[in-house]
Amino acid sequence: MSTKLTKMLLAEVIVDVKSHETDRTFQYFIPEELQKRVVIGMRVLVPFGPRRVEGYVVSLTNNPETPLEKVKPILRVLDELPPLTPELIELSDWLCERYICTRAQAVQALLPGGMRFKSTLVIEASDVTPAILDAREKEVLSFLKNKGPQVKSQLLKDHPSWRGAIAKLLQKGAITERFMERTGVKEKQVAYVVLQMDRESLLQKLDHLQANAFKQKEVALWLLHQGGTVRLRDLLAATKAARSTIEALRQKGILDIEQREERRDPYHGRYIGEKEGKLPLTAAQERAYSAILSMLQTRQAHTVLLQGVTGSGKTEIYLQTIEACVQMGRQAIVLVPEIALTPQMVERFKKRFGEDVAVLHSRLSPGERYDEWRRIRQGEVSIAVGARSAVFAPFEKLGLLIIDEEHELSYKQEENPKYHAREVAYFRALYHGATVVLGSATPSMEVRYAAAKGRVTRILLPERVNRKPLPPVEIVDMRLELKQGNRSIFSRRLHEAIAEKLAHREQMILFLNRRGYSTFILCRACGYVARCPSCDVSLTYHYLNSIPILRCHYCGHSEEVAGRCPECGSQHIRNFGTGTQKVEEELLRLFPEARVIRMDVDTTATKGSHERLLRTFGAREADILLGTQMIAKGLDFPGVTLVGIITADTSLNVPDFRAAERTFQLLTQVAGRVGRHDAAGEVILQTYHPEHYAIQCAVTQDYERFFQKEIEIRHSLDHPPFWEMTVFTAAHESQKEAYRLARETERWMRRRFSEDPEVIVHETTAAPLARLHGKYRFHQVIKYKSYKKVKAELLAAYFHARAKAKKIDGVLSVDVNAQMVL
DNA sequence: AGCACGCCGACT
DNA sequence: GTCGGCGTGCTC
Repeated sequence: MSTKLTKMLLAEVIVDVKSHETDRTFQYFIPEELQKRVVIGMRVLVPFGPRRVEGYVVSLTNNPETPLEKVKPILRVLDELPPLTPELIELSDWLCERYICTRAQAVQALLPGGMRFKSTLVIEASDVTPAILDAREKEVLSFLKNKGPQVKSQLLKDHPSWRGAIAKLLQKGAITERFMERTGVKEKQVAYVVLQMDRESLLQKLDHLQANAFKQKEVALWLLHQGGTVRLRDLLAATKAARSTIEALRQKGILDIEQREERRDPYHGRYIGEKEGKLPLTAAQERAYSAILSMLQTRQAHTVLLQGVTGSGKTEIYLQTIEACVQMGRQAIVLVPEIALTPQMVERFKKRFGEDVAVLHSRLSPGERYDEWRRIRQGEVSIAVGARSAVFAPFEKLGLLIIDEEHELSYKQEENPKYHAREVAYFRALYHGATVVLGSATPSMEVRYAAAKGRVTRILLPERVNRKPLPPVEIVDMRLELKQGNRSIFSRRLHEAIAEKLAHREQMILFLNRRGYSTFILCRACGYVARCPSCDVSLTYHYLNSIPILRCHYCGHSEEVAGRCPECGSQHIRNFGTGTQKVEEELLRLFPEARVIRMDVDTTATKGSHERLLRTFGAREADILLGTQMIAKGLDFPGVTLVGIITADTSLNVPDFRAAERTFQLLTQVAGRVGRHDAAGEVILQTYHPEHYAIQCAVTQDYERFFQKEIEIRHSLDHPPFWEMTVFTAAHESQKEAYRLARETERWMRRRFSEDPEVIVHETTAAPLARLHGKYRFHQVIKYKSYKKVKAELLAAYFHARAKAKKIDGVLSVDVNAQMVL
């Protein structure tokens, strides 16, 4: 029947196989019974070669481009509601084009982690035992009979010699194959106890129970009292009933047990009923609010830079514009750096919007994250607050995308797809006609420059809501301290200030952007420095449960500390440089009465420890909060009157062109932790480079001066934002091979662009992290004015070099619009 | 990416 | 001869 053929619909499916060879759509039949459920954006299970894989339907067609005998049917539909909206499918295409990754990788980035469906082939012995089996076949068969079903690919990996025997046993029917399917996270099912009769008939029935069935009566009456439906778990806890009691009641038809779907709520209904109203706006806030509102109303894509110092009330503007957005029937996404997504922050949104907010961050379990995501997808909420990946929240009527602390580097993903959340936000804003609000006290060079060029509307919030001036920042030249004989970590000025605050029972924050005890250990006799055997970095001295060890901050390698130099045997081996552990030790030595909380990756590794430490400090159960950059953001403690910056130079000495920008931002942020309330505050900044413009501008809190100075340097050095930068990284166990791989991309790009004034092809150089995880690394940097112009060649160079890398067991990666070059 | 197939050297 | 190592090619 020709009508059937012309009517036949095929699904174009992206398969979840992250290889460039399979990075296209494959066509599948849609079986009759699935016709209604296979829609665009649906996740499906499809046969793929000898395997079964997850796939994503990106379009439907009745134009078969594949010989029909090759086309296989879709096996299963994996969701009720298609997880991908048409917009997200377009976005996935854009992600691969923009960041050079596979479509499978792009789609995976859009979906909440952990929902992946896996299907593995397992083999097991059947009940057929053929008469004739050779020795090998007998061995395999008895293995399977003893050990039960086995994953086929794993079994072949462990026993490659069994391949032939397994094939023969399958032929003879002595073993069978089947696919074992493993769903990722699922809807949480909770057992409920439901009363099956009304009050009258229950009481009647209970009268007729055996006289000794006390417990059954008690349970039934309790259930009645609770309204007839209760979680099984709660019932068991409240009545202390045994499962057998419940079962007896069920047998009698008095109650029944039902599985009901339940949402995991990471905040357990906290903050409900604690609704908080709008705060009054200052004149500056009001201006910002109405400017954003009028952009929202145009339903055209706009970008706003909301630039205001800490305490200038950006969050309140976010909250009120979100409210206006939601009232328009549209939805809002708020991105916050992972590190700043503290309970304080979440509380503010939950209290204002209650149940209308979904929160997405890395500390949620996969199940919680999936449920929060589904609340968004099913339209149950209008607001999503989260870290970077929340930019993909599957809203269908987006009005507002807010990126707080816009300058943070964590908005760039380091793995494929190496997207920047700001760029994704622009894409989505264009699609929906939405407004992007970028908030920062210290905007990134890119965004501030875009504002200067008129591509972004800049709105200034010039002063703090409480009109408190920014705290005075005092600079201490540590070179002078040394000259005058003070070799301590603390300058005399900072020492005095700490003592004074302790005496007045005031709190303080001490900042040092380096964890561990000391930076490196050095033999003063021969110059030996302990280095990581697989990374080209020196090992950091740590105390782990008061035992000294050396640790690599990049790969986690650790080793014992030698009492003598392993090179020359000298005992003059000492540690140099200062980390948070050493500062803590010094503090306790100099101020034995001080209560110190240290916060860094080492003390906040366990779940909940972050919050616990902050709560302790907030409750004034400690005097000093000492920490790395994780204490620089978002924290607001009214009792803090001193911020001490132990060394302002750590981030300045990083070999990256953003070092000055990072330093300025970090110092400005840390300084902003003080004096936000009634008590006057002060900031003491210790440095060996008091004359550096990043430090000078941070001291005077002069963003504009910093921007002018830095933009000049960026211009003269051909750095972003004047040029966009893409970095190829080649890694190989052999230094020579790593270099040669990186040279491949250089040669490729040179051949095409050596004459082009709008493209700079840099020479291949050793990466600042020249060795990592046992592999040598080389960078090759391309700079260009327009991505469109180089896109095709970047891709070609990447494929070319990657093919070579694959042959020699090397790794070649590409980072489009790279933010960091390490 | 996986997985199967097929070609070749090294053994019983 | 057969085993098992790896290169090659395909997946709707």
